[in-house]
Amino acid sequence: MVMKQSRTTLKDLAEDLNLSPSTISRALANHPAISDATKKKVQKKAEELGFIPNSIASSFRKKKSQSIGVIVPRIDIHFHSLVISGIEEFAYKTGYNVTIFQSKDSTTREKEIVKLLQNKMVEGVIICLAIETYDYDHFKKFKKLGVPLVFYDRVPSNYDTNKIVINDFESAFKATEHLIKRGCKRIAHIAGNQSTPIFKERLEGYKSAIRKHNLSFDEKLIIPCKSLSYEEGVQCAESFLKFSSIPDGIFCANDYTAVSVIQVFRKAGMRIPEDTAVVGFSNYPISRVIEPHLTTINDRAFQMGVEASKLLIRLIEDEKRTLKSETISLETELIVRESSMKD
Amino acid sequence: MVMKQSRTTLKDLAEDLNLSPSTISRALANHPAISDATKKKVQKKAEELGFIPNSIASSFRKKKSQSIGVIVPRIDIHFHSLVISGIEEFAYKTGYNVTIFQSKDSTTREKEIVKLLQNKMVEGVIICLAIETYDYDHFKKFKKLGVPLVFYDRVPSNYDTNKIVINDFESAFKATEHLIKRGCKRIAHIAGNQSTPIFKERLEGYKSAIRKHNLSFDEKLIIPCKSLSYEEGVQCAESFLKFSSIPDGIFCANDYTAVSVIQVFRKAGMRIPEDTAVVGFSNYPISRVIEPHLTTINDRAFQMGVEASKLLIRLIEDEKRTLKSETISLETELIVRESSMKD
DNA sequence: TATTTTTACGCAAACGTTTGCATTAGATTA
DNA sequence: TAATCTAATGCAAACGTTTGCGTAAAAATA
Repeated sequence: MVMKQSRTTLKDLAEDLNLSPSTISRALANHPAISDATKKKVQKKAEELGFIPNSIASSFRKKKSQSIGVIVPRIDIHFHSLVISGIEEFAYKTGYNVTIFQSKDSTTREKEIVKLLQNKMVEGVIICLAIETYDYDHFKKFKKLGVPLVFYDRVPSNYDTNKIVINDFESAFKATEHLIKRGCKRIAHIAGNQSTPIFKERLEGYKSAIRKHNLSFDEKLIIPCKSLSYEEGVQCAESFLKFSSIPDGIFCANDYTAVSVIQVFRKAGMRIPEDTAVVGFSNYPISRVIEPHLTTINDRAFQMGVEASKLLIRLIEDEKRTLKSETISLETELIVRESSMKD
Repeated sequence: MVMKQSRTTLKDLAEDLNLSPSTISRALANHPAISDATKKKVQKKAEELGFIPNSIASSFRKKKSQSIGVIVPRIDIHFHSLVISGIEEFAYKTGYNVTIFQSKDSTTREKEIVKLLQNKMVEGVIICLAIETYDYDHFKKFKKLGVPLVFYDRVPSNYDTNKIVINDFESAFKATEHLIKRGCKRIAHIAGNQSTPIFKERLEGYKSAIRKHNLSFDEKLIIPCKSLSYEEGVQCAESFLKFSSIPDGIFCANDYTAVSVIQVFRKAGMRIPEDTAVVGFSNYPISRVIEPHLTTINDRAFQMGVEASKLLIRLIEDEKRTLKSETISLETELIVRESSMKD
C-alpha cells in the first residue's frame, strides 16, 4: 500500500465509499438531497481518514473567502487593539477570518495595502484611515468590485460609505459640561490635530458647552497639538502654568495629555482636582493608574469593533447589494473619577 | 458589446492580445522565456483593463496561500499587540498576510482555531499558548501536514518545536541583582502562576540572585499570584505592609503588580524607592507614567514578533523541511528608572 | 398496471491560474 | 544545405470543490 503523500480530498473519500465526490460534498454540507444513512457513512469515513476540507479550493469555487481585511494605523495602539479584538470576536463567531494590516499612518502604505486587498482575498474591509489621508480615490475600486467597506474612528468626510463613530461633539460637550458643573470657571482645552475631523468635533463640543453655560471664552485656553503625545502634553501643561490666571479645569482630547497635565501640575504644587480638575478622553488603562485616577470618556473601542464587524458582515451577506450606506454612532460614557471630583 | 460583469482575468487579457493565458501568466511573472516586447504589451494591457490577479486561484493552484496564522490569548493585551505588530511588520515586507485569532485563554477555543487553520488557509502558525494549555496534541497534526509552527512567550515544554522566548531566569536575576546592588537586603517577589514556565523561571532567577549574594532567604517574601492583575497586586502589597519587617525591595513578575505596590505603599506612607525599591517586568506604557517611574525589564515584545515572523517564514520557505527545531532567546534589558534609584 | 412524482445520487463543467511538455520559426552551426 | 539549437509561445491538464442538470430506482398516485 502506497502512503498518500498529500492530504485526503473529497475524491479519496468518494473512492473509499464508492460514491461520487459531489455526493460527499453534499453530504458534508448537510444537503437535503442526501439520505441520512449516506451522511452518517460519509461523516464517519471523513473522521476516520482525518479529512480536512481544502478551504482555498472551496473559496475559489464559491468565490467567497470568508475573510475580512482590517487596516489600522498601528496595532499596538491600545484603542486599535481593542477595536481589532471586537472585530475578531464577532467575525470568529460568524465564521469569518480577520487579516490585519498596519498603514503605519502612511497614506502610501495604505494605498499599497488597498491594492493588495483587491485580489479577492477578502470579502470586505474595515478601515481606520491613516492620519494624512484626505483623498479617498484608492477606495473607489472596492465599490466597483462590490467589496463593502466600513470605516471607523478616522472616517472619510464627504464620501458616501459606511462608518462607525462615536459622537465626538457630544462627548466633548459632556466632558466640558461636567467640569462646569463641578464649578470650573476657566476651562482650557488641549486639542488634537484640527485637520482630523474627530478632534475638530471635540473642540466644537468644548466650545459649545462653554457658550451654553455663558462662561467667558478665551482663545488662549485652547492649545492644539499635532500628535497628542505625552511629551506634547507636558508642553501644554507648562504653558498653562505660565498663565497669569491658571485654568481651574482642563479638558484634554486624549488621556496621554491628561496624564501629562496631572503630573506636571502636581509637580508644580497644584492640587488635582482642587486647584485644577482634569478630564481626558478614551479611557486608556493609564487613566486608572494615574493618581488621582482620571475622569475620562469611554470611547467604546471594543464595541466599535464589534459593530464594524457586524455591519460589514451584514453588507457582505447582502448579496443583492441593496443596503445603503450607514453611519452608526455609538453612545459614549463619561467615567467620573477623582481627577475631577472637586467640591 | 456586452459589459463584462466579473473582473478581468488572464483569459480576457489573452483574448484581447491574441496570446494564450499561459503567456500572459508568464509575462506578468516576468518569466525569462517571454520576450521583453510581449511583456511590455501585456503589462500595458493589464494596466489598461485594470487586471487584478485572483490570488485565491493562484493560491489554489500553487498550494501556497502566502498567509500565516497567529493565535494569541487576547489582542488587546499590550504585550501581544506589540508582538503582532512585529509579526505583521516583517510578514508584510516579505509578502505574507497575517490572520489573527484570539484563544481568549481558553484551550477549547484554541483547539477550535487550530482545527480551522488546518485547512490550508495558512502556511504557518505563530502561537502564544492559552494559559491552561498543558497538552499539545492538537498541534501535532500541523507537523504531519508540514505546516511549521513557532511559539512565543508561553511556549510548550517537553515538545520539540520552534520557540521565541526571552531568558526569564536571566532577566529576573538581573532585576533582583539590581535591587541588591542598590542596597536592598530584604527583597520580596510577587510571582506569577507557577504552572506557567515563564513565571517559574522568573522565580528561580530571583532565588538565584538572592543566593548568589548570600541574602537570607525567606519563603514568606514570595507571594504567588494567579493572574498578576492590578487587584492581585494590591492584595500582595497589603500583605507586605503587614509584615513585622517590611521588604526594602520588591521584584514583581509584571508591571501591573509593581504599579499596585507603588501606589499602595505610597498611600501607606512608605517612600519609593527610599524605603522600598520596586522593579517590574515588561516595560508597559504605565511604567513611564507611574510616579516614581518604574524600573522594569524590557521584554522586547515587538522584536519577539519580528523574530517569530522571520523564523516562521524561513521555515515555510524551506521547502525540503530540512530545518530543525529552533529556540531563539532574546536578550532583555533592565531599564532603570526612579522606582529603584535609592542611594 | 401504467403513469407520475419523489428520492438519492452521479456526471461533468466550472472557477482562474500555473506549469510541464510540446511546437514552431528563426538563428546558428557543421 | 542539412542538421541542430535556441527563443518564444501554445496546449492542455491540473489543483479540489461546488452545483446545475440529468437519471435511475423507488414510491406514490391514478
